[in-house]
Amino acid sequence: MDGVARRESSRSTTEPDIRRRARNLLVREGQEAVTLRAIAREMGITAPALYRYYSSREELLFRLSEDVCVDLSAELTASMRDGATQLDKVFAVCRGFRRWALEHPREFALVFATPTGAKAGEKTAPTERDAPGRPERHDELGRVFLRVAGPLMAEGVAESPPASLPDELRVGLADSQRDLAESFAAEGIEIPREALSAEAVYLLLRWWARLYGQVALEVFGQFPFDVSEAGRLFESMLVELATESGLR
Amino acid sequence: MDGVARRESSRSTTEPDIRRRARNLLVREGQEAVTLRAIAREMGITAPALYRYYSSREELLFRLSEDVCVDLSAELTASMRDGATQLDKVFAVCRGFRRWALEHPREFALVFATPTGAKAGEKTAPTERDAPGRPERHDELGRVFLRVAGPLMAEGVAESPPASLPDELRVGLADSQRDLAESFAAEGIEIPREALSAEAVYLLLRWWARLYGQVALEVFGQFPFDVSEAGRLFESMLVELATESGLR
DNA sequence: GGGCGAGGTAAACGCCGTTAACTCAAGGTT
DNA sequence: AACCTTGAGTTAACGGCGTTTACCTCGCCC
Repeated sequence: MDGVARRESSRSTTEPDIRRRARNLLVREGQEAVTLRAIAREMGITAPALYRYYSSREELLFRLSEDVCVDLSAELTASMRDGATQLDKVFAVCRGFRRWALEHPREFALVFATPTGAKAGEKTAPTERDAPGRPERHDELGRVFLRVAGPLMAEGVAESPPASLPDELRVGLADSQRDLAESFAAEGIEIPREALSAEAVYLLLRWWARLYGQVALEVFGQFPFDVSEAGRLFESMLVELATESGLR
Repeated sequence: MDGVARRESSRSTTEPDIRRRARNLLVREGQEAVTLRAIAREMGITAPALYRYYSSREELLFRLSEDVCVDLSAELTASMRDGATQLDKVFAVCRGFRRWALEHPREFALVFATPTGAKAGEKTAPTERDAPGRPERHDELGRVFLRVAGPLMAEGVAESPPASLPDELRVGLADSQRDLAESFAAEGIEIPREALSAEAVYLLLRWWARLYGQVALEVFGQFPFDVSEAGRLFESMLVELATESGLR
């Protein structure tokens, strides 16, 4: 109704506002409650106005998930500082990830359990520069894990046990080794060449698989019987993973 | 428009029909495409008619997820027969679970990654008899896992390694031990008392956590870099899990 | 033959995403 | 000063959605 008042608060201020409101809806009521009309309503605006900022609801959700990743990255980066040794840092990041996921289940579901539909990805992700072979979505977050994994790998190379790595897997992991090397390079993290062995990549994958798996299990409440000990189970998994990795 | 033709095909035939159509929509286009109006349209019926069968869309989705679990259970039960040794059976079930999940990602997402909302659970799950402390949703599926885990636990008890089980976890797992014992009893599976040690429960939880985790990771495409070796990684995880469990 | 219940209908309400045509003030150009 | 462009917003509308309400209409049973 009032063009003037809105005018001075131009794109630079209303766009973050949209995101903020959308985020609130996501947190409080879940993904499907993030509605163009609901956002507009909260802002005292009509829904079609939002199309000045996003080409569709889907794109808004995608941007939102990017925001979520940025926040999560910041949080994890912060927790990373908590550790003294490199292993402590890794633990801190893992715990931070779990805590965040449990505190933000809807955001977790949006980012980590939305079946990134085959065709859906193309039109919704106009990231400025998308180098192929990299984590397409949310590389911000990928960097955090690189920053914590890198030093660990560099350090762990000395005493890393051979780890039972099936031969056929070693072969197949070559591509991943290259990808990972590029990612580290792009991030300015220097890793000795030997540290990027197939074993190391395999180890990294296991860490991520178990971390993600256990957290998803917990967030989605898929424990077989009620497990009040989820926290301790998580801790136990961490030390297990560390000892399996030949760390400490 | 024609009440007569529909009449003779009464509840007993149209209800499965509804489920069938709904299932097709779920498989082909995902959860959010399972729409009362779409189902009705396909059946040559109007949407409100469906309220004679389900009190809401949400309940239909819940029933649907039950159906999915029944089918999955049947498939896993079938794959269970593939193994000679007990361990082989477990492997077969795990592989079956993974294969099924990859072939039915939408169903997997519905059943295993729908954030069973705190309040949502109450009204949508009027299961006939819901013993507390049991897997509230989809116990059919739980039984399959019991049937495959039971013998393994009974057999594994002899040489099971102590497994590094933190003391505080042992205490906390007592409830789970009781739950599990009841479940086995209810299922008519006899397990020697010593086989249900805290270590065994812990082992069981680890199996499920890693199985679920790795499968979810794969289904949701959350591998850090593209992993063409997912299948081999899975196999590797299985043998790792088995050796950690002191099996074979 | 009259009630009745099960399974269906049409109409409506209020949401939703999205499009199209519009207003209207700000700012720059001539 | 007059003019045009542009960007942020509007209103109106379309079709789809879940859901409720009132109604109909068979087949069945007493």
